[in-house]
Amino acid sequence: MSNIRTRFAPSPTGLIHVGGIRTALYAWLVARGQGGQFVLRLEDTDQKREVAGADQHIIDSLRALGLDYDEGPDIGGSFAPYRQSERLDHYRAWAEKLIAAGRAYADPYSPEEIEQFRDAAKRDKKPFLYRNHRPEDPPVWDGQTALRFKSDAKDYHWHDAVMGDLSAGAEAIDDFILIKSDGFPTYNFAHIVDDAEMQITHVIRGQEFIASMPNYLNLYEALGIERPIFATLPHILNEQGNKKLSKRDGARDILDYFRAGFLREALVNFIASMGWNDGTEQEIFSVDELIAKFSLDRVGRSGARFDEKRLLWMNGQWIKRLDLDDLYARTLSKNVIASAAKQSRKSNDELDRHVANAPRDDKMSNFWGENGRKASEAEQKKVLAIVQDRLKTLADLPALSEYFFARPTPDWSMIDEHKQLGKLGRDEQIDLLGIASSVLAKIDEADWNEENLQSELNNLLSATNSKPPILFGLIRFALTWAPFSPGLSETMVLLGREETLARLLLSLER
RNA sequence: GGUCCCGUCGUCUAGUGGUUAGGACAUCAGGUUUUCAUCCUGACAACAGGGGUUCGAUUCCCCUCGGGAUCACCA
Repeated sequence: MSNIRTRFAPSPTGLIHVGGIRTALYAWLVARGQGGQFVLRLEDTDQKREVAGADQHIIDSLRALGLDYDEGPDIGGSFAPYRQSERLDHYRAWAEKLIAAGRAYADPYSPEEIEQFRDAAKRDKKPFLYRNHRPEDPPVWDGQTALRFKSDAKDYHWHDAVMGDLSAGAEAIDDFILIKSDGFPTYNFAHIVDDAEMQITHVIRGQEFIASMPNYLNLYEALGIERPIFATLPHILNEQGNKKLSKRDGARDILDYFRAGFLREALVNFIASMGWNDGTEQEIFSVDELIAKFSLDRVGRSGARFDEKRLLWMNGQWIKRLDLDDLYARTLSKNVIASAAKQSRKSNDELDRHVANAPRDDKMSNFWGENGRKASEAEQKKVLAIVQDRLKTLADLPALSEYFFARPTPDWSMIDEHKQLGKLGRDEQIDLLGIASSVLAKIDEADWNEENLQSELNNLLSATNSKPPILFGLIRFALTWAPFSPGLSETMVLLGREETLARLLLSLER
């Protein structure tokens, strides 16, 4: 097979969300899976909609997810530039060819006139087609007005790697604008020129473009460009499932998920599996497995909803799978750009500068809590090792670890509101804790290990004639005052004899 | 409205002209005589509807219904 080249071509008009990310991910997987190249191209042809910083945001998001590209606006490449606003001469040259061939003409109408045509068509309940008003003898195009494509309306049948065989009638074809009066090309024109010049083999994009396909096919022919392989992805719907995820309805910034303690592996796994699976019952895929197994023909044709609960589960799965040192490294920085830069295959000066200049906010710089972050690496790792299985996101870390680093403030409402402990009278609670306290105090420092503690706790159970949920629940609260925590004896060992006993005594002073 | 796409548990999905329609998330119930969380086991739960074709349709065809996209000098 010839060299595979895919691209991600967003417009820098705001936040990039999961829908866009999935498109990028699939394109990246196709390229990586077949030893091809993945290209980032910025489609910044609409000056009015451009948002400052959006291009950097796109770059940061791709880096954070590890979707490295071989060519792009910040790293260059054989087909540079990769910003459409810097390629106006290319579009101009192709436009001249079309004019010379009689396939493009200057639009002689004012916007008001076109609006009138449109209204008239609406009144007659007929679809509006600009080509019905095509001027007999258009003026010579001077670059000051819009340039329109002179279409050749006809039926089309084509194949889509995801959607299968598609077709549309001639009424889907019209004389669309190639170059706007401001001199910038439209997407419709620019992307075809760029894909051809950049030798893109697979055009992977969202469903919103499917209706324009006949126009594109028509233009490929007029331009004499061979069409690439098309792959049209269904949309990712919002949680209600009633419309496509869009920037307007609060779709989250993908980088927010990193800030919220989600792992790159989980995000990639989850996003890939919305619309794709390998036909087996496997749910958890590493990035390498995805690269090896992904194929466009197993992408589904119906839209998927974004189910955050499933993502949360998947993130917990990935946290469990990480080895301790790796997980530890990730708890240290919320600066996802920095950590992404470390793992990306190419170095990137612009990115490195960006990271170096990023503001440092100590409170936000890692996932540890106020006290945990002051602890030594050795202490942090010990704690991390025993809470690892309980983390759903890295952001859960403080709730699960702070009580190891500083004595928690007793919060008796946790016990009072507990469905079983709450039923106990206050005296009974204190009695039990008192007995536990005195029994445990008899254990020597030398015998303060998990095994001993476990058997002592078991003895305590029969001595007090109480049930595990009652006795151990009470002790657990007295030691941690946290909604959940690791096993009791583990916790007691890590806390140490002295601190454990001190906290128990403290709890007796209710 | 025109054009186009889609339609399996609540959600993500597998699947076939003959299956007990499978898995996962979520939910619920048990269990791991150490709690909570994890984990394990189990339960609940789907082929949108109607016509065909066929010995037999969830699967193939048509219609209806439902959902979505698009009809810009936005991408």
